[in-house]
Amino acid sequence: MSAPRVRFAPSPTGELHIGGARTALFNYLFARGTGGVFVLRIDDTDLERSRDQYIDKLVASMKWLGLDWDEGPYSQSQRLEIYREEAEILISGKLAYHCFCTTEELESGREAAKKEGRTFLYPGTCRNLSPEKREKLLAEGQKPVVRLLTPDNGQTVVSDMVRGEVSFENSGLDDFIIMKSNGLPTYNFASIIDDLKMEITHVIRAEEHLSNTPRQQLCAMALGYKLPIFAHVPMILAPDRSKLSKRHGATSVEEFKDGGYLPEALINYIVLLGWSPGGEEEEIMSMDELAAKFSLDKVTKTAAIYDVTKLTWMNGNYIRDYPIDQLISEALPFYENIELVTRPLEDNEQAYLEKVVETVRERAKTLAELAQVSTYFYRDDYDYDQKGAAKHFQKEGVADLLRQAAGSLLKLSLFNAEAAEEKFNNLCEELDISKGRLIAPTRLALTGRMDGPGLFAIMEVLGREKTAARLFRAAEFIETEF
RNA sequence: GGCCCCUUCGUCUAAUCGGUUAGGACACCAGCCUUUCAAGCUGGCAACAGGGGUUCGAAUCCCCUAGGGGUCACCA
Repeated sequence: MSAPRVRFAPSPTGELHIGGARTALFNYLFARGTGGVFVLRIDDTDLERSRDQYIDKLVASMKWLGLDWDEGPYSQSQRLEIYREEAEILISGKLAYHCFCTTEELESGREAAKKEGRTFLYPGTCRNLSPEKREKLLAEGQKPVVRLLTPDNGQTVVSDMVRGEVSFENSGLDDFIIMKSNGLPTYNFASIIDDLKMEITHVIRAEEHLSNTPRQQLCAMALGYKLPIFAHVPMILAPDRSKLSKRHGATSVEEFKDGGYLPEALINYIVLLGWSPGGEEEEIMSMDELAAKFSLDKVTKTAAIYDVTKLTWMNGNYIRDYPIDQLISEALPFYENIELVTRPLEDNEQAYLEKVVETVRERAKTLAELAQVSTYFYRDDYDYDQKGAAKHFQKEGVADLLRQAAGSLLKLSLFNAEAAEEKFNNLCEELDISKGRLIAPTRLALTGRMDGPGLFAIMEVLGREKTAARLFRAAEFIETEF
């Protein structure tokens, strides 16, 4: 058997959202896992709605996610001749025909049907137009559409890897349009023609296309092609079970990127929507592991509701384990955003950022949060947490205690976390107070907060001078403003 | 409305061809660890949409009902 060929064929009418990304991912994994070829195709036959800017964004999002394709991107708008040729073959074989019915005529037919409570199906008005009549209308300059001649009875059975055999009554299918009057193919026609011409072996796409598949299959059969294997994967729904849209918050890949999510985390999260490695298998998986494990027979039939909570947990996981250099380069824009750093970074700034990131990474779930919790490493203008101050700055002799701590830290010849901690331990022993008594107000003085990384790790990053200065400043604050 | 698909904890899901105390993950709660917060570890809460069949035995097979989704355009 020759290598599988799959494709991802979005239309450039909006940003890549997680549903599309998941479909692309499944195709990608299937190709990588089977030694197949992954084709990217832009289904842009709708000139009205297609925008080049979306193609750029789509390509950028795919690359960011790590979904590299082997062929393409092909654009349907550059393949128009192919669809016209195929349509001609159908027409000359009497398997398709020109239809001159106007939009108005069809519309009134639809309304009449609606009144009677039935569905409108194109009645085949132009099926048996005489050649003379047809030539006459053409000579008058009328622009016809091309309709596929479909069987009136029997059924069309779609064989689907996810759903099994799905059968459709042909009586419910009318002679649908394959070429519009402007000479452009309709989606159903262009899509299947391309799948056929590009020798796509497996059409893996969202379930919303299942109902259209019999139409596409009919086109393929009329032209005598061998059908690809279909696999309609479940859709991804918003938390309220409706189709994903803007009002559901972030749904596009770009928005997740801007929100501080890592591509590996997004990939890992969406792959679990509609597929699972099964049983009690580990859920954190790299792209390579996914490619090795992925298979279409483990794809679920049920639509999944997307919920950002688990994605966020997973992102935190990746932030913790990411290679530091990569984490920094991904995080840098977020540090810039809240004006903690300015690019390009000097070597010492880079080194400092690395230390900062190492000490805070364990408690951030997004890159935005990572930058946020790094603030006090870059700025002195923070306020003291009110509750914390009330609790720890109010105790008797705190100001002196902080000064004393600062003084002894300044005496250290080697200033690092270990040495600072030892110093604090000694000081507490000398003064006969509990460690917490000293540590709590010190933390507040150094960061303004009551949570955060280990205190001595913070000191080491801040350095001796800054640590001492902040302790003195807090002592001053307690005596004067508090 | 016609047609098509789907229905297991709040969410994502597992349960080889019918036999499980219906498993895991996130979230939540509790405990442990700890200088705080996280992380980590341990434990807990929590589901087979409903109703009929078939069967010794059904989450699993069949039918009906309900609910959700998709699709029926000269959109993709």
